[in-house]
Amino acid sequence: MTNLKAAIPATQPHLIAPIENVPLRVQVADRLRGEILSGRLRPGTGLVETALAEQLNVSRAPIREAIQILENDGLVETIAYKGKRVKPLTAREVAETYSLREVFEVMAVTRILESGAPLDGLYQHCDEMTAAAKAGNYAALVAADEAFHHTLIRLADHDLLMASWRNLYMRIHQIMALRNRDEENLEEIAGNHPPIVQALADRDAERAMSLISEHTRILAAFDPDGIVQAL
Amino acid sequence: MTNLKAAIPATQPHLIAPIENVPLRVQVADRLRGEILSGRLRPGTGLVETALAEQLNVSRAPIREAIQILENDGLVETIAYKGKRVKPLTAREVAETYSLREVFEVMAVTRILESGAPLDGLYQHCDEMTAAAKAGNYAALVAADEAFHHTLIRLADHDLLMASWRNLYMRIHQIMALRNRDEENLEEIAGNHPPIVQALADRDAERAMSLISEHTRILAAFDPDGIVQAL
DNA sequence: TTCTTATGCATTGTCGACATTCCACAATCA
DNA sequence: TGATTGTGGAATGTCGACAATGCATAAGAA
Repeated sequence: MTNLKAAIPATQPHLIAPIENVPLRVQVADRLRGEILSGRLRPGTGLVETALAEQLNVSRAPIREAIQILENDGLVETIAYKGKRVKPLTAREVAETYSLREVFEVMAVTRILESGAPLDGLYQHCDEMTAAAKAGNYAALVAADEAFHHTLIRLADHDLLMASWRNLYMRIHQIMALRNRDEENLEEIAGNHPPIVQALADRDAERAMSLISEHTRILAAFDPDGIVQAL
Repeated sequence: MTNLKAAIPATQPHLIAPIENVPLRVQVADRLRGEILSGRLRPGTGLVETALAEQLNVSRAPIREAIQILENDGLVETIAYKGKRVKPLTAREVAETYSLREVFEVMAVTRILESGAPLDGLYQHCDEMTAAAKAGNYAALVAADEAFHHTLIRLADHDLLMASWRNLYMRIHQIMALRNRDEENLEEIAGNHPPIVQALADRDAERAMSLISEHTRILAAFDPDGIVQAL
C-alpha cells in the first residue's frame, strides 16, 4: 500500500476542484474495506495497527478508528489486547446472509408493487448483465448484478432498508470475490433477472417474490467448499 | 455523570471476583447509549468530546471511539470539524423502523414454524406483560415486551437476524422512551401478544404474521407529535 | 449602510509516547 | 517428570499536546 497523506498536501491552496476533506480514518477504512471485499485480504488475516500505520504512513489513531468502522461493518473482529483480524466466514454466516438478503428483497418487491414505482433502470441493468455474461466478464457481471439489486432496493424508497441492504451486500460482495468464479454459470445468473423484472411489470407479487427467493437460494447454494475457513 | 476510572483502581490486586476488563470505550459507549435510549439525552443534543472527557474523567481517545460505536449503532451523527450530536428522529425514520421490524418478526415467525421450535418463554413473557399492564407499570411492560420479542427472534435461530433486530430495537427503545407514556393503552399492548403465541402454537402462519403486522402498525401509528424534532 | 475580508474561538482530527494486558516460553521447585 | 512461577515480547488501550477546519463575529473599505 502506498502513502496516504502524500495525496493530500498539508497546506494546499484552494484549487479549482478542492480535494474533498476526507478524514484519514475514512480513507483508511475505504482502502481496507476494498482489500477485504475484493478478497485480497482473506478472512482470518491479522490486522496489526502498528504495521498498518507504518505501511500507510499515518499514526495509529486513524488506523484504530478505521478498523472500528470495519468492525461495525461486520468485516473485522477484535480480541482485546490480542489482535484484530478479518472476520472468518462460517458456512452458517454465508447461509444467513443470503436468507436475510432474500427477506430484504422480498420486502422491496412488496413495497415497489404497493407504491407503483416505475421500474426505471432495472431493464438497463439486465441488459448489462446479459452482455457481461456473454463476454464471460465476471467482474462486469458482478457489478451489473449489484447495480440491479441496488436499484431494486432503491425503488422501495426505504432508507433504513437501503442501509441494511448495503451492509449485508458487502458480505455478499466478499463471498462472491472469494468464490471460484470458474464454477459459476454466468449466463444462468444473468438469465435469472429479466423474469423478475417481467413479474414486477406484470404486478405479479407472488411470482416476483418466488423468483427472487429461488434466485437467492441458488446463489447461496453455490458455496461448495473453499470459502469457509476454520477458526 | 460520575467518574468512570474511579471504579477500577489502576493497581487492583486479584480479588475473588476479578473485575471484568472492559475497555473504557465500551464503558463510555454503554453509558451514553443508556442515556440516549432512556431519553435522558434527547435527539439533537450535542456531544462534545472534551466536555465528556472531563465529565467522565478519561481522555478523549476512548470518548471518540465510544461515540463512533454509537454512530455505527445509528444513534449519533458526526459532522466533521463541527460537532457530534444525538441523531434527530424524523417521522420517516420512525415509520421505517417499525416497518423493518415487522419484516424481521415475520421472518422469525416463518422460521419458527418451519423449524418447529418450541415456544418456550413466550408464554411467560406474555404473563409478565399482562401483570405489568394491570399494575400500570410502564417500565415493566416495556421490559417484558422487549423480552417477548427478543425471545421470538431468538427462537428463529438466526444470528444475523438477531444482530439486525437488536440494532433496530435500540431505536424502538428510544422511541418508546420519548413517547408520552400516558397516551398509551397498556392493557391493549399487553393483550396483543397472547393471540400471536396462540397462532404460533396452532402453526397458523398466516394468522401469526397478520397479527404481528397489525401489532407493529398500531405501535408505529402511536407517534402523534412530540418525538420528531426539526433539524 | 452594506458588502467583503480577516481573525479568533470552539470543535474535531492527528500524532507520538507511555501504560496495560495477554500469551508463550523458559526457569524453578517438589 | 510435572506443575508452577516468572519474564519477555507483541499487541492493543490510554493519554496529553498540537494541527486543521469551519463558523461566527468583528473590522474595514466602498
